[in-house]
Amino acid sequence: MMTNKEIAKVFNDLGKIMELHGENPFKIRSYSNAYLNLRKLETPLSEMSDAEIAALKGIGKAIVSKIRELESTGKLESMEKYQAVTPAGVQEMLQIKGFGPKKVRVIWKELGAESIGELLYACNENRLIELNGFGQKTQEDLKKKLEYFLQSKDRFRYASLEAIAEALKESLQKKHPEARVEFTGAIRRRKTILDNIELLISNARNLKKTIEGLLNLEKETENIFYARTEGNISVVIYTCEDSDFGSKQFRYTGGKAFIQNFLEKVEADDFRGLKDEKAVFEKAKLPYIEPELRDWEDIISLAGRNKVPRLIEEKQLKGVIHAHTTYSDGLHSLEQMANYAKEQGFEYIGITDHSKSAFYANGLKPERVYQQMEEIDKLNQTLAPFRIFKGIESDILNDGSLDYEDDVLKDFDFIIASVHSNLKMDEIKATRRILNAVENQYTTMLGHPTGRLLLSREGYPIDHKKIIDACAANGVVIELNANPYRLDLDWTWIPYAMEKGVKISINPDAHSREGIHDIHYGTLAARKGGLTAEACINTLSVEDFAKCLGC
DNA sequence: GCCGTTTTCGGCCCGACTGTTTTCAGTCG
Repeated sequence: MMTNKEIAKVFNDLGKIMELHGENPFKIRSYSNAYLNLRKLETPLSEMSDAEIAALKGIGKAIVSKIRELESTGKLESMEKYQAVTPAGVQEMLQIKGFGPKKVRVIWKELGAESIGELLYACNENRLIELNGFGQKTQEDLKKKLEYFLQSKDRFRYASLEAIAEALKESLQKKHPEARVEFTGAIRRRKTILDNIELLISNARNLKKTIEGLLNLEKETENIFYARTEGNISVVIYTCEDSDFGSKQFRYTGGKAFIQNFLEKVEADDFRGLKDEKAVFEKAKLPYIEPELRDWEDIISLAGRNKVPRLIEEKQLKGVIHAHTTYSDGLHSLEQMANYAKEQGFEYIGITDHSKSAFYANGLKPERVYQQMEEIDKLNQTLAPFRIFKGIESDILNDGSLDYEDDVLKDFDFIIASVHSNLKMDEIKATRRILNAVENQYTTMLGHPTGRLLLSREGYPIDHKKIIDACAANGVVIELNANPYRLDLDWTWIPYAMEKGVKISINPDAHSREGIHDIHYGTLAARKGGLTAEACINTLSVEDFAKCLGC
């Protein structure tokens, strides 16, 4: 049985979704009025006669019949009609406080965002401030609300949990200085998408009390606590004896298939009661396998043949490649971006604003390309030995061609070719389009190969093997876009790229100074794919990178 | 869609607040 408030809310929602579709404002007002009047009505509607309800202010025949429809079926035909022609993500947007139908309509129709994730990404790229009636504050506000919205769902990008997880671990350690606390599970394996945070803790007295202070404890068994954070993130805390910590850490880190494969090679009893995880591998006579690599199907056999790759480390990266400035849709100026990269200890930055067809991002017409190049030349004199490389993130047009005439393309130090439009091609067309771009003599790198946004938007389907083969044949580098939404090229394709000798570039795709730090997430994904420093192009020094580009 | 009446269709329209504006639009309760 629906309460008055529940019924009232349906009318409010109906009004909102109709306004979204630009229906008659007076009709919509009737529904809003019905909402306001029904929600404060004390007598249950189900106990009132039609005539009594119709006598209420702002309620007429039509609404009475809708109330009866709701009472008997639980839904409204007219509501469902509108829902059918509104993307689910857009309907979710209507639920966000502070954002009504008018703004959502602009977001949907003018920005083209059809999901919460897509919209959040647009906020991060400063695309909302361009819209009529929107500004910096609205964008910031919306961003916070969207993040909260996504957080209340059950899956998370690694980056959105990392800080929370670290803080939790730190709090546990602080409360229990004598204890040993480490991550286990998918977060330790650095999976790009996580369902929860898992930790193992030993030698902690009164742990339950601590957990109840930090989290909402939901369930406990003999040695496992199940809890949730304030933001409703699931946390699993395992406990064990100190003497058994290594064995348990190994076991709880998983993944499932890895442990199973491991057990086929080694007797289970052999890795019980070990204090240090490294000892588990020693007992199995295998080299240590980094947690990141434990999602590889064949990692144990590789380890047996001593072929575990030596993983790249963040501090080995010497250059920032793929950064935007205020010339297109970045938040900070060319000079600010370069200075910041220099301050952070990098030797160079490759500036790549959007090309001319990216009108939504204020893409650069040839005049502005040359204006920027001049500014770069000047800055390079004062910043040396730090160097700014002149790049562009060229849109890949529908037919696979790049976004300028050859006589402009030839003047860049390097070119990242990326797809930003017409994302709904089938695999054959999308692959053909990208192959064309890869075969272009001016293409240095292929940017975010699939265009995916994790938990928000599927990438366009492509034949990865064909594209990687073409990159190998044409000496084209593949970007691992480090934005935690993208992490594209997906890590699972790194081994194949390395096998073919294709270099990978870990690129922040920074739209602000702080965006450069996304390199951290790109590096984690690269490690998960087994990337070595040698196979990564931005481990090169400024001289070697320049040599590589021939400039 | 509701209302009211010169009974059949034209008018309906809160006020405070915020943020983006430069005189207003959108949202909420």
